[in-house]
Amino acid sequence: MAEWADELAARVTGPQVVNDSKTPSGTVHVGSLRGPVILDVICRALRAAGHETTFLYGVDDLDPMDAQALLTPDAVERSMGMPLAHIPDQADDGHASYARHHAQTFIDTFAHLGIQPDRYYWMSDHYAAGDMDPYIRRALDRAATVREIYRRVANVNHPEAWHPLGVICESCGRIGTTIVTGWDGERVHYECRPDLVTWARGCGHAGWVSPFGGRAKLPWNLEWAAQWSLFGVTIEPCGKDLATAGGSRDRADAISREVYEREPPIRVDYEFLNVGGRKMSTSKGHGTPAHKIVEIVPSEQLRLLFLRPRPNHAIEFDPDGSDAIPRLFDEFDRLAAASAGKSVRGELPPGYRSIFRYSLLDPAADVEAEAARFRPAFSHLALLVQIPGVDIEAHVAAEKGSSLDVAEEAILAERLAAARAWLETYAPATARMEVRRDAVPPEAAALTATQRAFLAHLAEEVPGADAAGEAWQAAIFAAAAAGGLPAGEAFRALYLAFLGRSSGPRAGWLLASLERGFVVERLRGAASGATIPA
RNA sequence: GGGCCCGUAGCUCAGCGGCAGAGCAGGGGACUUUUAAUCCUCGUGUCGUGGGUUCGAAUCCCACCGGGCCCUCCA
Repeated sequence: MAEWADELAARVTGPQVVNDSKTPSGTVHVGSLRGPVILDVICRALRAAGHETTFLYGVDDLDPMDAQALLTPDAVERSMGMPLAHIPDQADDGHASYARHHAQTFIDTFAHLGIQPDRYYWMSDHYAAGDMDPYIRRALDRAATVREIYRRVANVNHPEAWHPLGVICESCGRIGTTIVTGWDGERVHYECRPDLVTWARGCGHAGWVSPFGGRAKLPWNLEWAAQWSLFGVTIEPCGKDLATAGGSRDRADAISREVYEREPPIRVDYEFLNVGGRKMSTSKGHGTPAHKIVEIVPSEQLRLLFLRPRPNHAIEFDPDGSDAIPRLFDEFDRLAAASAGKSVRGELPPGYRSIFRYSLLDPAADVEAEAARFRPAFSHLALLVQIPGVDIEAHVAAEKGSSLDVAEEAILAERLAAARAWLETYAPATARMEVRRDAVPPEAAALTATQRAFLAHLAEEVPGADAAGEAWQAAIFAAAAAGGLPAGEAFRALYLAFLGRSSGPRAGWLLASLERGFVVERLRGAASGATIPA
């Protein structure tokens, strides 16, 4: 399977306009970032293939507010059903409207992931400027065709009087509660009905009004098709919620062909991200809170997670108590190494170079230089970060063989933060280590007589008060040799005595980080088989 | 009721008409000082089930079973 985005880029000819849009309702969860990443990767692939490409992202800010939970209690009665662009910002942080505030949150999130559309457009602006007027007029003129399309494609029966338009009520300002029942070529007749929808209550006003210049808005399916014509969109991905048979995208395709007489853009349907085999959900106890993943998985690894599988494959991602996150880092590092021309074990995925390149935050990055950077293994950092008193940067530099450059220091800092966050949240118990300070761990009962003798011997031969890790390490090997104990057995004994497990971090440095008195007591306690507090 | 995705090694997945593969985990080994590092080594698994097409099927077609999701108001 060749890389899906490069395949798409090889299939098209001429300049391309890639588009998507989103309602700024206030919810941005990790799963909803797959679409934007796919869009961005398509644009990068098109440009890499030499196509002139425009990346547009729309804010559907004239859509009605329909999520009660996202409003402050006093705003519910007043604002439900109003265009998002007309609702005051709930947070007092200087945005002109609810829509602007929440659009900012996803624009910021996109930027964080290296997604940079050439232009964001606001539908409220285009309606106000009259750009949508020709499309509104045509939709009204062909209302019968639209109703027929709804019947045929979506099995939705609108009454004969229904027209495809939502008027912003002149009396109460709501758009979600109005229905247009007449069109005379210049004005529409509309009613703001109290019971049109369950989630908002119309005021009962009715009248004739011009639908142009921002006073009305097309329903979503028509608006979508109108956007394609207005902007000349050639490629537009869509999530499975819209891509389902008879769903929003099928209706928009039919409307584009039969009402606006334009072939719809190329579809790229994509599946969602499932966490633990379940739909992304922040409210259910099962699964994983979405926003936490963003805090733990840095941008480039998150991009990799989304762009690696073909879009029509659902992504299963279960970071809780698993090694899913360390593996994501490992895979990224492996792709980097391979892209740098280093030999890696095993097979590489087809198009691995593209996968790495498109995972990078900066589209203009020097891929060779990025690939060649030294990246400490995530799981190794997750270990080091748990040992007190370790100079991690020095350790990592030693691993690299030379000091870190500025970019590598930044990578290290990012990974350390990620490792700490991971250990606090998703890491399985086996990844966490803790010195058992209270008492000799019960697991130490498994120590052999030879191992106990080794511990007792070491207690007598501890290095000086200010001994560093190396001195301790030397003492360990000396004590092991003195008792005829293989080094591996000696280390196992220490880990059991201090950590209650058979493996651990470099023992010399671990012991050096603890108080000398405690170490001696513990060595003696474990050697004697005592399990009372040391 | 309609639609989509998945079912291949313990886990995550690649392969999508030509001898079943990788990573991770796991087993074994090496290493008198990086001991959760590094290096070497180990893979027969009803490719979900049953049919069909084919010289040849994990791969294409049909049916079925299992897991998950989406839509059937609006966006």
